[in-house]
Amino acid sequence: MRQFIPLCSLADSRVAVLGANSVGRAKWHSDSNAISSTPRYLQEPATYRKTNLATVENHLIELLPRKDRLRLLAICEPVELVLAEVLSQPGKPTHHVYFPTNGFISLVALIDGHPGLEVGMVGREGMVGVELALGVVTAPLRALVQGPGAAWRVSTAAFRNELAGSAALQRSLNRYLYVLMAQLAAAAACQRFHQIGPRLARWLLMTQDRAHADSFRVTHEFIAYMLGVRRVGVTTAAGALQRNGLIEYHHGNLTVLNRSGLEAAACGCYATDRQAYTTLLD
Amino acid sequence: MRQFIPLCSLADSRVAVLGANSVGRAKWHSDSNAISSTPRYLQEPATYRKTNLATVENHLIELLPRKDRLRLLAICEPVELVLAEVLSQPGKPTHHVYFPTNGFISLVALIDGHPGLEVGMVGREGMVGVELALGVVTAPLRALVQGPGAAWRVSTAAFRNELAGSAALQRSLNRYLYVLMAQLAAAAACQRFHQIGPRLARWLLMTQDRAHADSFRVTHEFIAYMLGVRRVGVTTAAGALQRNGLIEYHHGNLTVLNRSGLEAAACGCYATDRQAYTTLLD
DNA sequence: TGACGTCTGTGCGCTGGCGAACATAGCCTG
DNA sequence: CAGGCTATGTTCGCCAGCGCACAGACGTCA
Repeated sequence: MRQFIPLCSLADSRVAVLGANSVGRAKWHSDSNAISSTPRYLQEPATYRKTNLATVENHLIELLPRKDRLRLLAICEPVELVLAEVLSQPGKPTHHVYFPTNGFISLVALIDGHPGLEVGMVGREGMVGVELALGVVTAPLRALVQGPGAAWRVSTAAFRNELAGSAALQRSLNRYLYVLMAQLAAAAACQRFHQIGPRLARWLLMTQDRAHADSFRVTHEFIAYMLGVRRVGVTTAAGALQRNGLIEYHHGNLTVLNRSGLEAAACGCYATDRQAYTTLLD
Repeated sequence: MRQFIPLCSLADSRVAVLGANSVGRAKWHSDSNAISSTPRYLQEPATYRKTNLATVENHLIELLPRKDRLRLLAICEPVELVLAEVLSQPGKPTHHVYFPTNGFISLVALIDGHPGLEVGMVGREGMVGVELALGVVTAPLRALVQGPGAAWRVSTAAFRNELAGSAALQRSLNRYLYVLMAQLAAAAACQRFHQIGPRLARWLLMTQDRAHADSFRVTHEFIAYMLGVRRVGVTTAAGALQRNGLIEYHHGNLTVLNRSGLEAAACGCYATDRQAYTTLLD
């Protein structure tokens, strides 16, 4: 439960601010060798083609014209994304926006007293806090660090200021907003029509994409929270995937063994989602 | 099934263009006295306070400063919204945007071969085709006329042109986009955690709000399609509401008898949604 | 090494919603 | 007014996922 408890209690929302040279490596769980064993740059050409700007490593920033990019980076500070950290809460003001570089984040919808449901994922291809691009400073969703790593952080004031002066940034965020909206709508439908097995496979693929590794730390309990199902349901489905040799896991450490097999097991939403990102975010 | 079939076949996407004086009254099903028996303006002060601009009757337009509003209206043409008409299809280019005045529209997410799931509703408070505000000309969802009536229509080219020149319009649409995103996220969670009964009650309230009437034409079959459940499930849930004296229906004609009772029966998502509209769209 | 906490596996009985099928009743049209 | 279509009501078997509970396996730390 170490991972799980902080997700529900909105406790420690601390962010470790690092020197620029320490960006890109999480300390949390660094005792485990799970993270970033095999970077998948080559396997995912569409997504990682542009990583020549190695110091930036966030697609939204990379795609900006040089001038705008440098101006934005000038107001960015590198921060560590700590596992289970909560970057935003629905209804609360947005204090910072985040452009993940290595870590990734789950967007969770909360209603009533219900446990929550993941409706989107943000990795290197996106950002947390896009609502500022719509002129709204209230976060609509809970943003939860699911993969530890690093991000560029900008204060709300500085970001709004920069946004006002950069048409390229506006265009970029607008595209991203569109993709995010499509993802939200798809989440609802996927949720409704697809069973746990395919949804689990999809989730694992999405996570793998954003973790840039075949292995990552995650428990059945946590996945259940994200998918909005019982832990037991995940155990059953994951067991089936493991028996088929698609994945392997031990005590919160999960490895994807057969990616294409997993893609076959996943619901079509994975491909759709992927498609949306590649076509719209160049 | 008269209502239902055209929803699935993407057939007749015709739009009747009317003279300005015929705006505001649907011909379809005008044989029935179901529509607009008791306008609810007084019961919903928050939503209809601003209806002094009776010729406009779309909140997004009404809230624009006079100059921008007139410029936008100059490129609008009045059209009739015909029941079951499909205004947009996912993946297809957006040819027009619509600002409903009397009618209203369901936004439906489609995946795989599945029947579809309503993820949002657009009435007088919103518009169809907001994706243009994000610089994207591809519709993300199916937009389906659910309540016949009228709307202002603008061609994509003219609208983009106007948008580029009107900061007020941009601001307005951005706000609306935010609300829509919140609605999409909520749809996913509601879908997951709430049972048919409360969801049905919520849906009826949302429909009633946008129909501006206590009675409207709708079948169990259609509701089932919107909620993503079986028709039988709706029949059961609706039967319960009817036995409790909250609603009444005969052959596709449904009447809300006890609105506050229905609000009590609905899931909290209704209130949340409503809240979002009133706080963000002034 | 032992004890404790975490993670995973397995077993109940239960139920909300599914799929299919059929029955009735109102409306519309010829 | 008869026939056909549409809308609603009801039933039956079925199953995915639920809630609960408990047991074993692994890791960590004193």
